[in-house]
Amino acid sequence: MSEKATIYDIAKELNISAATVSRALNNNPKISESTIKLVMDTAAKMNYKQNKLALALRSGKSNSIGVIVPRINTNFFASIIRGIEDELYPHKYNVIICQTNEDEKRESENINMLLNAQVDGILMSASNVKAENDKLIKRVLDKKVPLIFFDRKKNIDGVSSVTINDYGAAYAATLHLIKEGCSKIAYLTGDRSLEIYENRFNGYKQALLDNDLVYREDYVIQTKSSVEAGEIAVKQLLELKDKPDAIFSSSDFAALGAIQELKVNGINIPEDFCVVGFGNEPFTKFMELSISSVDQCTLEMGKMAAQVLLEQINNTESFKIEKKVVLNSELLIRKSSTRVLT
Amino acid sequence: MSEKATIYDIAKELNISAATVSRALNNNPKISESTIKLVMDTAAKMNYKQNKLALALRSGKSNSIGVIVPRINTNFFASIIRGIEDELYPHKYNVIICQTNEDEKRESENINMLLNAQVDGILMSASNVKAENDKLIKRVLDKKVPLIFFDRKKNIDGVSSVTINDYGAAYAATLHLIKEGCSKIAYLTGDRSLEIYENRFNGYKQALLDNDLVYREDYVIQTKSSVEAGEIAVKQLLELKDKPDAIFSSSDFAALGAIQELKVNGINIPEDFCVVGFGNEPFTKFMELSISSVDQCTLEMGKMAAQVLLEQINNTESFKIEKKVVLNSELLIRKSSTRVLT
DNA sequence: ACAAATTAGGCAATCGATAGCATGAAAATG
DNA sequence: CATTTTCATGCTATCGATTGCCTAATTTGT
Repeated sequence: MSEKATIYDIAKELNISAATVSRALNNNPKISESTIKLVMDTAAKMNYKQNKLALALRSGKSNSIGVIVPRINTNFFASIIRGIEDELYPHKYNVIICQTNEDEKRESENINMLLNAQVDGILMSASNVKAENDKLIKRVLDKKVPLIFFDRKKNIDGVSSVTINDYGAAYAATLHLIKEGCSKIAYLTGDRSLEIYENRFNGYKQALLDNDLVYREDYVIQTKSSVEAGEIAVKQLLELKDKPDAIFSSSDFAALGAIQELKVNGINIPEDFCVVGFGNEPFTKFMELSISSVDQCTLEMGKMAAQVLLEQINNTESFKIEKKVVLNSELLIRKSSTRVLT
Repeated sequence: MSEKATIYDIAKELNISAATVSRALNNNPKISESTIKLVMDTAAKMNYKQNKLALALRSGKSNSIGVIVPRINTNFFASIIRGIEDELYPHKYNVIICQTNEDEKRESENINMLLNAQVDGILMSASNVKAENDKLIKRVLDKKVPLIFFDRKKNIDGVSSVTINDYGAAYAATLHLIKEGCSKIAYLTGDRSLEIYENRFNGYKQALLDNDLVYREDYVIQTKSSVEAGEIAVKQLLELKDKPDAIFSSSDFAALGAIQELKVNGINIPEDFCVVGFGNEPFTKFMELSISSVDQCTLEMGKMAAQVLLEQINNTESFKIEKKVVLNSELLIRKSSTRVLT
């Protein structure tokens, strides 16, 4: 009784053909009202559920979308995925999640897995910029499987992407620090071979130059996105002869580590030293000394990426669309960079 | 060239039958070495990728697992999903994520969607305990689709689950507060119709009783899991004639709100008041006044849930296995509840 | 050298749903 | 009343991979 019922079971039950059952279930006008009702009722009674796999095989559309991210257990990616899911759910798409752990090999495995699963599209945040997987990505495009990058994009011809305006956000954050009276602003950066970090760096640098401040290479430190990395960076900065009076960090975690290390050294924040992070991680708001940060509008990014993907999937024109969406991120000014006016 | 190649394309290319191609690709011993090599090479050359959909339809195994959670953009669920993915990845299973937003209706839609997608199993954290979806869940079991609950389980006969020992953890947390010298311990609880919260409540109460402390109903406040809810709860508690000297909160967020409100009222933590949370959210560690909390071993829970599911999927015996796995959670003692010994 | 046994591979059905074409019967038309 | 339409279904192929059963060719045994 309880095993899965198929249209053949219904057909047998009613002594009609499976084709008729199929048409009836799809409200095909060629089928009489009475038969449709009969089939519908019987289907309900037998607890029939359409087998999407069969449908997918026949139609060539699996109705599922693959999402590739470095990891899902960070607020950043989890929120983006949330946005993606929210956007795709009404369109009846399933979301298949894959993690790469920043591993190029795993990334390619994931891509292949998704292709094998016949996904209708792929959303991905690249693990790194080495060109190793570019050939594979080209193959994806060859197979006409729509692919959209978000956040960590690669510049590949014909591939759409959704990012935030990293340059502008970094410029705004730096400018904010300058306006608060900081003139020796250090910058903690991620791997600049990734476009997003390069853009942020450029925004930071340009803001300095536009305000007649010196750009100093020894104020720029590459760190991982971790609390420890932030601590180490500060130690290094405090060893300089000419110590900075502010830090703009491209990672909230590094910003937090920096703040902790600054406190250890008896430096008062924000009076003597200002800090701005990037990412608007939940904890930046919760800290007693709340941390200024750039919001990356993750939900929005996820939704937008999904929208662009859907557009591409539904695009029947012969020409391909290439969209580079850049979202406006917002600088959230909190205690760590707000000097009390005297 | 670039469109997907099938075994028929390979067969045509080599003037052999598709069956032979299939067997060759699967290293079937009935096929000669030379043919196998020929087929393999041609497949590689033509960039052949097995169509998992066709395979799934034929075999009745989709090789994908559905995961249903209230939402994914919280550390708790994101980490569990991470654990699930880590465990399933080596077994070549895809993970399909669904969110319910705590909505019963959406939950049932998700279950149906997953059944239609022919998932090989479902992992879920129930949205609430109302019995509305129980009938649906029974249907899932009828269809022989393995289902495992994690964290927010429902007690349904024959259904396995993975949880932490909420009772023991709450008992330990309360005991810890008692040992720190607190005697008037308030408790912030979630909806007690959910088993996990009921268990925690019982652990809390029993720890009081075992240590000759009075259990007072006005010390137990039901809150949502949010910072604001914690603030409100503290306001309420401070209005009592006999004010508490500690709070055990079943939510880290509420614990944070509580701490903030206590500070507003000039109460020193941990000297005059101790606080312990639940969940080990990242921010509890990062705060300057770090918050003691119960770790819910989320990664472990996800992995274990996946393992139990795999066992069930691979169980060919006629009898069904019912496993109730209870993981040991750990109380992490931090500043918010550590009194300096004098 | 002939029967038996092995080898290597082909044929066709199957998984479940759909859709083009065909068909029998009823209804409409002249 | 004969004929053309229309209507409601049925038949069958298809999507791609797998597999039970069958067969032609080669090898082994005696």
